[in-house]
Amino acid sequence: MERYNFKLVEENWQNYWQKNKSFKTEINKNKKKFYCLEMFPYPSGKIHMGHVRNYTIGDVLARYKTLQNYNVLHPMGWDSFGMPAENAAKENDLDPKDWTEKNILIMKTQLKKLGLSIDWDREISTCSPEYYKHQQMFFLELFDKGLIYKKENYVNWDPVDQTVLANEQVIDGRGWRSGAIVERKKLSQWFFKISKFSDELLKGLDNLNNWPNKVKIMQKNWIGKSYGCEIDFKIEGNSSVEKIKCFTTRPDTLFGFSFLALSADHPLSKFYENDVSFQKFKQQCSKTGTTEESIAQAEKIGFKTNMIAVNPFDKNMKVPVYFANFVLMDYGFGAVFGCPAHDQRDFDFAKKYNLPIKTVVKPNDFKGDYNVDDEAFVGDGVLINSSFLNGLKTPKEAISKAIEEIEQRNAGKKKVTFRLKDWGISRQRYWGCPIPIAYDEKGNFVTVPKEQLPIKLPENIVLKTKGNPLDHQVEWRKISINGKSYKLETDTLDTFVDSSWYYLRFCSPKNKIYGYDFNDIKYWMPVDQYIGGVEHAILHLLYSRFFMLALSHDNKKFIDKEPFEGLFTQGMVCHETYKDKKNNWLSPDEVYSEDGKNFFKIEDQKEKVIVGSSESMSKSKKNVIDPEKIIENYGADAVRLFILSDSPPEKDIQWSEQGMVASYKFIQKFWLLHKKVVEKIKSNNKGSNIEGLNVYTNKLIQKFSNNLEKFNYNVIIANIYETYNFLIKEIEKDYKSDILRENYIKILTLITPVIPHIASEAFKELNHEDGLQWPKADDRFLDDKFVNIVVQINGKKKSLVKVEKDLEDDEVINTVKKNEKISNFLSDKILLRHIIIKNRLVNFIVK
RNA sequence: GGGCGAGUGGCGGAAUUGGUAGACGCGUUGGUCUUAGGAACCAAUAUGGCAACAUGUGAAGGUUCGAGUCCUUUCUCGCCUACCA
Repeated sequence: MERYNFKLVEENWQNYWQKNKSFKTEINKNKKKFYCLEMFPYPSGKIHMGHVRNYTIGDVLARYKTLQNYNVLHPMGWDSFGMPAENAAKENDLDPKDWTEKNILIMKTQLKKLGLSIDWDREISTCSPEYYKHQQMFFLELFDKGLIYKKENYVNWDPVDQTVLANEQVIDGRGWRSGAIVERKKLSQWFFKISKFSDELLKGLDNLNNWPNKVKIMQKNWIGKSYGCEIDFKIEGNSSVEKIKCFTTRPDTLFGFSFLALSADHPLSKFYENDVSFQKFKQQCSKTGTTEESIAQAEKIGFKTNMIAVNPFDKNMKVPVYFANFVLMDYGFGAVFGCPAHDQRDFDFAKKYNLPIKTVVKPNDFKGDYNVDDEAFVGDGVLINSSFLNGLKTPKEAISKAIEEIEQRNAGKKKVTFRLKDWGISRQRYWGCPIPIAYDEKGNFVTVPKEQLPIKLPENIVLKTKGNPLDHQVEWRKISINGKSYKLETDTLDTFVDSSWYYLRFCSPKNKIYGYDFNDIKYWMPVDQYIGGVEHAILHLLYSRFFMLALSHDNKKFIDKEPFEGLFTQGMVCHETYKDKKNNWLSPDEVYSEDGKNFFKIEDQKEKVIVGSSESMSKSKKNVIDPEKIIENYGADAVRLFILSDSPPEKDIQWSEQGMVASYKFIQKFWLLHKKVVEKIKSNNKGSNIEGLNVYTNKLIQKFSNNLEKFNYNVIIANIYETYNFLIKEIEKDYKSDILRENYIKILTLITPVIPHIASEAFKELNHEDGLQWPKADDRFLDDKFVNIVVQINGKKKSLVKVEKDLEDDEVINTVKKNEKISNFLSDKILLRHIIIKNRLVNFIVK
């Protein structure tokens, strides 16, 4: 029997698609557009299984929408600036550009082997001057709009990568790439004023109905809007300090005020800098806050000042002012008022320093005297011991009354605070987009005029320097603007800037005068479906949303301000981990197993391998499977089938060699089935028209389309298997050739998005290659003539009875009662009543 | 500490959203064909029972004619987040 030669077939089709530019897209106003975008990869060297999953999911959708006659934009590009290139170049004495371009070439070849329906004519690479030129122009534009500024402040400094990190890039106190413990350093930095849009970014989330709730909640928490008020506390004891401003969400607890706490970085710390014990305290503060546990269990420590704060509600209530380690400088005003009875942190602090704990809120349902004892009470309740606030309910009544009072006394005002901070975009790195700023000899900066863009990165430079290699590029830094000499800025842009607008560039990848063309984005934007990993839930997605707001700010031409209409976050690809007895990680290639339970080293067959938990594939744990080898062995269709089959796409999937083999075998089996069908069709049978196939096909169309829309891709694969199981039997029946052909074409169309190579080959054999259309389910065949009625006694299923569809209730009951099993059940019982659901179920209630 | 989500066969997972629990795949068992099979095909596969039948979706209650699905309580696991005032 002829075996299906996937290598030949897949290569042929991939060449055909490339030669014919089958996936090239242009604006076509007669068609509805669909912009399908997957997060573009960093060109690290080779594609990994995560890419395979991501791009397969996207490709199924893109091909499905194409068959539905949408004009589909499905582009691909490279997020090609970033530190791995610079590090690899340093290690191997290469140029980052060469390293990157080589990787892109390899990965592009690999992606093509997956058979993705990508318009490669739109390929972009963020490290090319044609791309970053426009980014520099956007920089100027945002600068002119007042959305960019420079300021000196503390930054997260990664000592290994020698660069600044955004807050979002610091995970558990460590750099997200290097894993080094992040230090605090004061530097002059460029910032995007993302905080200007805090409210818009928050409100915009409400309209993103096709985003996972999880991601919206994460962004909401990140933006962190809180309602409260600012309070100015009068200060005594330090002649140069009149008042201290605090932010609070609980002004209602002001009568429980027992201390005021400042951040160690608070401006007022300047009065204590020469105090040895303050220095000691500050040192202690910087030690804590690296690991999860230390943050959670960090002891509250403080430094008592000579200042005294006065309660605006009662001039006689005077409390000490401390510096405390749990107060953050970059939230609110870096100062809080402490109410130990109703805040756990304040409670811990008060306990440690023996400060009074005065209860001012009593739980709603509490009867009698209430006193906070061994932990703070933070729930809702009624105000007590609080003068004019007594008896008011908190949060609602008491808080608004308290704010009212504070405002009346001129001691503060209502205030909304956001957690979201401005986005620091300066990086002390070579391999990134140069910032179009230049300095005169006095250090004053000017923007580089548009006409002088792009500022290209110097090539073939020495990278093994301390700090930023660009600092050493004396010649490159020289620039003349309007006849005056300046020196270029050496910071480059955070690579998250590159990916904040690439989806716009895909709409006009070749546009020379500007980053995009308005006609193009008017037609294509927003991205209808964006697909990628949930790890970008905050960083990349928030920045992209910001970029749209920034570009559309003061620009009436913009219609859509949200870049991504739909978002889908796929799960990770996992694999078991293996270790040898010396505790070294082993790759799956290095181990074997006969029973699937006990694993041994291939090298030394006596050595038993320790099998660890299944985790996301990563180089460090060596639990990776190379997609290239898998495609080589089993073919792209089989890989696509498997990567979609075992788990819902939003959940993690376990890589399984057995599962992969099963998918491969299915492709082979399917081809044999196909051959049989073709033979039957060719036989030109004038035989009978059996309903079974029509009914199956049309029901399948309905099911399949529905599952596709809902991203139930694993169920689609099950539908494909089911269809095989059905057809392999049904094909033996005496079908009329044209009925068979008609149905088979519909079925083939359904499976095309998932396994495009074999489906295309099958269509070719049927001489049915052009004008493929997603089939519509024909109602005539969806209506069954008979239905199976579930018969229950007291709600428990007892039998199934086949009756005519839409039969009158009385007749259904009569038919069902005649059923032997049911009549036996009913014979010695008293029938109280019955419940009947049309075409579905009869339930007899008996005694 | 806070937020989100999930608990269904030996395993991954289905279930038209309140109406036949376990689709589909893996694995396992038996069989056919084979010199052989880690190939192919056929059959079985939630549990107990020879069977009729009974019991079954983390646990306990509840609503309902009927609950994997809704409500309450509870346990376990996963992910995210973190001294945010």
